[in-house]
Amino acid sequence: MNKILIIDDDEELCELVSEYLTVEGFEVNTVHDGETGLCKALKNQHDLVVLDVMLPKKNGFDVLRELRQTSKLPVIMLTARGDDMDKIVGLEIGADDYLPKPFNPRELVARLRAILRRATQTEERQQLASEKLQIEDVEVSVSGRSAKRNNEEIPLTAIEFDLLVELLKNAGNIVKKEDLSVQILERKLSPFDRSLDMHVSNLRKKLDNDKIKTIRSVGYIYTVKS
Amino acid sequence: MNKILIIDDDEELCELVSEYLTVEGFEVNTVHDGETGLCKALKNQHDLVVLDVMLPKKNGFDVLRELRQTSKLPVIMLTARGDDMDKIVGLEIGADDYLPKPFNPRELVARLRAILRRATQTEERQQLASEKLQIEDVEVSVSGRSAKRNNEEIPLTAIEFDLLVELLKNAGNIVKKEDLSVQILERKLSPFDRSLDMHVSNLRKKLDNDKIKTIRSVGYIYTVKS
DNA sequence: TATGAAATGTAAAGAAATGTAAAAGTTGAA
DNA sequence: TTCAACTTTTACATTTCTTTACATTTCATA
Repeated sequence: MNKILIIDDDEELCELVSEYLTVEGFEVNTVHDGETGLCKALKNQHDLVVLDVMLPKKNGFDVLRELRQTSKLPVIMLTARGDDMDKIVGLEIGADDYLPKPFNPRELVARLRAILRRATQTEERQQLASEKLQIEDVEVSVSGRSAKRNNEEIPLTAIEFDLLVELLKNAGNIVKKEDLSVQILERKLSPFDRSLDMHVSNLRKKLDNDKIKTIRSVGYIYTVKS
Repeated sequence: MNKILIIDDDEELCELVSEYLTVEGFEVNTVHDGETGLCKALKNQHDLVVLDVMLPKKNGFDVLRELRQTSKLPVIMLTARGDDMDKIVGLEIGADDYLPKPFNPRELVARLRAILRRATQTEERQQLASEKLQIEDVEVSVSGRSAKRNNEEIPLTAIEFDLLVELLKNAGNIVKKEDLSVQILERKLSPFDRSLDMHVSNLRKKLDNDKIKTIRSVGYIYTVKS
């Protein structure tokens, strides 16, 4: 079942479309401003985003631009007719399709299916979280949400687990604090938010190997023997 | 070309999947009971095994357990939906992924590719010579973010480490201060910014060999015996 | 060769980021 | 509700980075 994220401040329209898409066999989430929309999209739990251009807090273009910095998630943009639509779909912005408002929900479904089909065909689904991660003596089952070191279970909290997975996925590479904050805590990193630091601290204590190193003012890295 | 071994007693399904995978560019063998499956797998002539749980002669769990005693060959398990799948992938059993039946062959391909990609990546990681820099008695692991001299760990700060890597990568060649500033401190070098000088100074002290020479008004060079 | 401006070396002070114990706030289950 | 587990915030110690200040070196030029 495909999961669609709708970002549009018109709640009535969201409701309507949401209902239609649900009947058509999609799973739908809606949010009503750009900022939370971006956060949700970055969580990578949806297959496609329907994104309105006019939005409170952060407009559709900004959302798309920031999303595209790290993600290839398919996006359909909703625009008022007459906007210079050429540029919207243009490569420089990176939307996969657009739909002028007002639109027929049937057309939305058609375009949606087309894009999803294309996406699976081109196998952009390769981001599929593969189930098991193993780096040296640490082993993680993603769906089992369990982690072991030297075959011994390490009890982790939900956040610690997500954090470990994110670090292991990028083992040997630096992961930015900003990205971790968005992906794991689901909020933008603000200057005096020390929560992430605490989780790293606690995770380090539990892992009790010396693998997570700090890159000051950038982020963390799960180091691997070379 | 990747070789896949399918162990499943449903011959019709095997045929179907086999055909699909062949089209997708895999080479496929199928067997229909656990015992011969295990034998084939142990011969180490495949890159990945697709293993059904329900099997005649020897069930999937047993096959996997015995296989794991000597082999790390990647395995995807096929299970009836609703089985406690957590445990199936569970670390104690050692499958790399699972797929509930009935499944979409496209998803099988996606997961298969994901696992194979991971497998090659870890292989590559172990072969990547560029991950390790060695100049005479100084040895650096980039992914491990650690540096040794005469096999003894040198504790470096993040910036000192980056600096050393940059110098070693260009050992025997001059590295400009401007470039170092941009690459390591992520800012343009301004006339009275002495930060870089300090880091060089500190790094020299820690390395305690006389390798980093100054090229006045240009930059630095990590010297090597000729 | 002597001179002085410019560049470098580095100790030490100051600023910023991080580590972490402990307090405070949240959440979910019984 | 109450409790326990978890998350976030607070507060302070520590580490790392930058700036300052001054000594030293380099090198073009007189």
